[in-house]
Amino acid sequence: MDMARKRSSDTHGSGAGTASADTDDTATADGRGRSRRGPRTASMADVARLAGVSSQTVSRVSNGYAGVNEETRRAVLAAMQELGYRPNSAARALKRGEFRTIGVITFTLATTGNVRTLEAIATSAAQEGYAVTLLPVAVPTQDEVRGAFSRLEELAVDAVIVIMEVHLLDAATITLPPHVQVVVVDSDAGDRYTVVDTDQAGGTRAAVQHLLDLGHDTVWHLAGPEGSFAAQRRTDAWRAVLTEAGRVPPPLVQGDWSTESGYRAGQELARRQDCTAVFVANDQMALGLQHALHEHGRRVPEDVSVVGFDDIPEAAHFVPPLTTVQQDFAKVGRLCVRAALRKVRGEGAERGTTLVPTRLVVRDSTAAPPRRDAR
Amino acid sequence: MDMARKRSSDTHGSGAGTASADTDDTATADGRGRSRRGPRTASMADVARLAGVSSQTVSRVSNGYAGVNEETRRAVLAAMQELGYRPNSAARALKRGEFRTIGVITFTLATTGNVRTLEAIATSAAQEGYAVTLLPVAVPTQDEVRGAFSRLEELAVDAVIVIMEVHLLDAATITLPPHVQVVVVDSDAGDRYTVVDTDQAGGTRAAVQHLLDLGHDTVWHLAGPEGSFAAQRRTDAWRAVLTEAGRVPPPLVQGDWSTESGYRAGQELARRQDCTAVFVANDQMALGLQHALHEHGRRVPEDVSVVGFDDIPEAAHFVPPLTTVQQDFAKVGRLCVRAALRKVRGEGAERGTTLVPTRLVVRDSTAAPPRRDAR
DNA sequence: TTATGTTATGTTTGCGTAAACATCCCCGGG
DNA sequence: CCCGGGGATGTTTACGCAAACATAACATAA
Repeated sequence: MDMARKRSSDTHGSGAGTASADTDDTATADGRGRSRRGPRTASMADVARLAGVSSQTVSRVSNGYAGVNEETRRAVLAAMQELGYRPNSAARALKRGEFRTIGVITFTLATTGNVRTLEAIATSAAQEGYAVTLLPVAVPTQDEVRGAFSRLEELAVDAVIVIMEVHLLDAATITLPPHVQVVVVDSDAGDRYTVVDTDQAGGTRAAVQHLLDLGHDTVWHLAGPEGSFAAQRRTDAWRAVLTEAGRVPPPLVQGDWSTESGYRAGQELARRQDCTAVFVANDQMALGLQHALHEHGRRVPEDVSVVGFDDIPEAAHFVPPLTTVQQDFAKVGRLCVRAALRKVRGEGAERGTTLVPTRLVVRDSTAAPPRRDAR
Repeated sequence: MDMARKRSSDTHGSGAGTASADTDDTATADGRGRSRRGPRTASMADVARLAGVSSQTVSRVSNGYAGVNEETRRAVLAAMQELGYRPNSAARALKRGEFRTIGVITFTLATTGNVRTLEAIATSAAQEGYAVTLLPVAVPTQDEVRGAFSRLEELAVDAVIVIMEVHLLDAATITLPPHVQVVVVDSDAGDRYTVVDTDQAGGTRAAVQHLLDLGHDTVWHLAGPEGSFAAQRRTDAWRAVLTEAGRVPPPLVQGDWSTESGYRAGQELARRQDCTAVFVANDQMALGLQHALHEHGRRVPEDVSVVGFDDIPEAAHFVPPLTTVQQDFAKVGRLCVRAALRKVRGEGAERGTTLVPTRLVVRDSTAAPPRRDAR
């Protein structure tokens, strides 16, 4: 059977089984089209037959339409129950032209932000009666992204939410079926797509200002990877705040979101006595940074203050507990779904960017700078 | 308005319909069966017309069947290209009776294990040409799980992978379409389903033995939540190792996987001077534990040794870097997918449990116990 | 009474695809 | 020169559902 399907070229086998099947209508039970094994699942026609009504009435009951006599309705329901009837989603989708599914393209599930957003998306979507299909992109290259979109096109989705750096999303080269709507998290493509994002700038400002207020001369920055919009925006805001305050931004230190990269960066920063405050672009890197500082005998916050970004649940238990910028991933996810569905429903397909506010959570990793002789 | 959209049955005039479709978006919105707005996507019939062949030939090309003249094939391909043809997955699924999709039911994405496993599943599935649909279950109650399964039944999936405690999966009350296959991660339902799991016992033994070898009299255990099979198994193995070694297992301390619960547990354990070694059921709790110990002036590993479970990327940068049991989530995911697809293909639907080996990673959170006068 | 709704139900049709079956054409052997 | 056998392609059909379009039974207003 299976072989027949796969190699297919010539014989397609199956012939025999099929031929006999539909020759007469009672024997139709078979299910040649249906799943490859086991008895076919009941169809509307089966239910209709058992309930003594037309399949259209079954459809009406199945979809909760009004205008069905209560008695009939109960009979149909009973028949459904008895046969274990489940509407066939493929047929439904084919008929209605919509899949009630949202595709999510994401590069990695290694960062908390992506995962939390994904979870929120899945939950929100479920509430709206939509399923979520995951499309992992192995490597964030243009080709890979294009590949994912391409697969997506054959996939049964009504809308797509992209959680990843979207430099890679070169609109020109991607042809989506016109009915597929796109929502993007973290991008500046607000002119072409609907973008939902955390208020990166606001969070960064709060973080950096907090450090300045504590008396630090300036604030170092451990940034996220180069390609990331979120990272970019945090970096820009960091620089802007310092400049506005008349401070000189120290050289940028770059990481890649990973704890390990934070550790490596920390090994360098630990050597710089003039570094008393670091704004780190995410909590995971902050953990690595704290580790390195600790190893080099630089105490946090006495010698160096550290602020993170994300407020992952672990942050409260870092040593010391991390001051960080809290992101409302749940809300980001919810808004994504809402925007996506609005588009699907043809309501307000407005473009532009929606920002979700952040909140600075002050814990124990920040303090006034150590007193020094030289200014 | 909706009606306007839906009528069309007559006008649909294949050729005309398509051509006119994009002339304007409201009136012709056409897309009778198709999505609610925008020009309909090209169908096989459209391609066939353009290429001057029958739609069956297009189908053959589309599915890579042999027996199509090379020249014809190229013409069809060109037509597809020109029209931006994409096979309609709903129609395909309806016809073939399979969706090429795997559903994943999961309770939370808050634990690293689930996320990493999910990611591996998605990646493996993608390689096999399968998509992954996510089914979050808000609350892990029997009802919720049943609800998820119920939704799943109407959902387009060929197989299901369950990543969660499966006490809740009472087979008796769940009726799945006969063709949907189930694979479970972390359960003891090996007799009813295929189960893929990490070798919890092996990892635990390595961890506990490591602590005993260092000279600790006994080892405390901070366990995962009560309902979890994984937690249960780690606890059982921990107790078994101690008993076999002739040690007395200290009272069990229970957490819920969260860092916070580890912290709370740590506050209690820190007070017990006789506690010199703790085997923690996951890394996140270990972080909280370390935090609490640190707060109470109990040094790790000088005063207390700690071993975690999972080896999350952050563990290498805890203070101190955590000795932990490494799980191969990627492999778990791969095996799940393989098992699920084997079932789908009707190959070996064998039940039973597959265990994925673990590895103890020794870092700096474990050492010999402090010397004491007594005993 | 008859026109006119209203409500409940049935019949037809087509979504896009692919299996099954039917041609058609060309080629070589008898 | 005709026949048989493939290879290449076309035609029909059904997958399960639901929109559109009947129809039928009854109630109510004119």
